Formats: sequence, structure tokens, C-alpha cells
Amino acid sequence: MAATPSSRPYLCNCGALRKASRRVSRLYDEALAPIGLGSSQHTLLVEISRWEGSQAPTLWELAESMVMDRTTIARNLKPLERDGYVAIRPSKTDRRSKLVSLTAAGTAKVAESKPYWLQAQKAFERAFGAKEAAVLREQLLSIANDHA
Amino acid sequence: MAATPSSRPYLCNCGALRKASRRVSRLYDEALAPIGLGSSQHTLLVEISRWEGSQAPTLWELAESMVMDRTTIARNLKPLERDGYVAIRPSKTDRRSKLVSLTAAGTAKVAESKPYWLQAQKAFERAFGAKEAAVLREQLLSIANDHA
DNA sequence: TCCAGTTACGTGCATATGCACTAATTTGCA
DNA sequence: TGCAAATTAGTGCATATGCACGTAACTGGA
Repeated sequence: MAATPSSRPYLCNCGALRKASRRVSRLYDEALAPIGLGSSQHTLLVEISRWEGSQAPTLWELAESMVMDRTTIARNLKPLERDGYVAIRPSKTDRRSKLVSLTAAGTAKVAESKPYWLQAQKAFERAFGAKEAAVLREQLLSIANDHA
Repeated sequence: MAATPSSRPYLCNCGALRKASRRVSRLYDEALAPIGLGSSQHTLLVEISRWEGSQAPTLWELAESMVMDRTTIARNLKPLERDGYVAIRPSKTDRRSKLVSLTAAGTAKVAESKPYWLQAQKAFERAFGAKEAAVLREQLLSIANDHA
């Protein structure tokens, strides 16, 4: 037990954020494990699915919306491409760009993952409160999207 | 610009947490770059320093307080040990355990890092609000330490 | 005392994360 | 038109993260 090093208050916003992020990531990882997706992969697939109906995003656009480095996105897509969930093809209007989209299998995987994801989502909100979680999410997203 | 895939609300607590975590980590990484520490390394050094005055933590205890996997802690300590900031020695009362502590150089590094860390800390709180940040930290730490 | 169960750690594997540097392409201005 | 500047992506490197599996050491009861 224990592991309470000091009673001094913990002041680092970054440290608190990362700790919570690790804890919650593991919760979602466990929930998604039965279908072979990690929390990060799941988030990525869902994010791509949010472009449905509009032009497929470039790597750069996807990186922006994921608040991720461009090169990180490219690498994180590798396993998903290998497993047939996403397709990456060069843009016809700009040969530098690559467009990312879900395959049929990818769309199906997102649908399949939903109940597992929901389980983690509910577990979190059972502990933290659903309304509190909604507020927290908004705060976190405003931090994430802070283009200051 | 742009990269707003959909106007549908973003519901995933885990996704929001990870996005915010990445954004803020980069803020702290940049601030700490001049002294050659990453945000994660800085947090780790500070966490170890919080044991000052009491028995040095074992890898297991440190992992607990960092909300990190045991093996992750061990590996993250490697660069810090290599650079002479932390010492890892076997426990004399339990030969399975290893105790982690700061070296003199490590203690000095924590002191040296403070103004750089403070700069990131203030930048964050300038944008998010100091009081709001304090509340957010408490929430994040309660999530991180949720032993449910 | 001795062994079964528990505990603390290390290694191999796979993914996650971002920076510096490089290559190809596009764009805008002279 | 033509080239300098900006944009988009890829590679190499280093660290971050956790799981499965294996090993050594401790602990408690028969």
C-alpha cells in the first residue's frame, strides 16, 4: 500500500494530467482488450470516422485534430493499416499529401468496439460522475485545442 | 487551419485526457528543454525528491506513486541514472527490492529546473486560470489515485 | 525445517510520442 | 516563366508505456 511520499501538495499540472491519463488509459485499454484495440488506436479510428461525409483528412489534418505530432500519427496508423482498418492514399490534387480513411472493416470495427468502449466510459463516469465528466471533458478539450 | 472533422460532441473521456496530456506535455517539454529534461523525467525527479527525509522508495512504491507500470519506471530511470541524477541500490533488508534516490547532482538538477518548470506552470495557469488549475489538479489526482 | 504461495524485479515485444533532418511538391512573386 | 519560400511527408533517434513471461527472494504454515 502506501506510497505517499510526502504530504506536501502536488502542484504540477503536467504531472497530474499525465498520471490521470495513464490511469484512465489503462481502464480503457482493459475494456477494449477483448477486441484487440488499444485506447489510442480506438480513439484514432473514431477520430477518422468523424470525417465521414466530408473530404478524408490528410495526415496533417488528422495530426492537428488528434493533438499529435505529424510523425506520430503516421506511425500510429501503421498497425491499423496493416490490420486493414484504415486506408492511406495519396491525394490527387496535391501529390505531397496523403488522405486517411476507414475501410469497411475499419467502420465495422468502430461499431464493434462501441459496447466495450461504453463499458469503460460508464465505469469512469460511475466513479467520477457523469455531469462532472462532461465538464471535465470540455475543460480538457479546451486545453488540448488551445492554439495560444 | 481547421481540422474540425465533425460538429458532433466529443464524448470520450480517455481521448480528451490524452489529447490534453499531449498538449500540456509539449508545453512543459519546451520549457524544460534548455536544461535537457523532458516533462516526464522532470516529474520523476520531483517525485523522488518528495521522499526526502523518509526511507527511499522501492521501484514498486515509486511506480505506485507515479501511477506507472513497474517496468516503465525501471526503464524511465535508466537515462536519469546514466546521467547521474538518480541512484538505484539494492535494499539491505530485502534483496529483491531496489531503492531509488536522488544523487547530489539530481537534487541540484531539481533546483535548477524549478524556474523553467515554473515558467510552463505559469503559462498554463495564465491561459486556464490559477484557481481553475488547482481544482483541475485535485480532480486529476483523485482520478489517478482511484484505487477502485 | 521445507515447500507452496506471494512478492519484487528483469527481459522481450509492441505500440506511443516527438524532435531534427531530409526529400518532394506546391505556391507566390519578381 | 523561374526560382525562393513554404508546405507535406518520411527516417533516424531517443524516450515513454504496459503486458506476458520468467527468475530470485521472502513468508507462513505443515
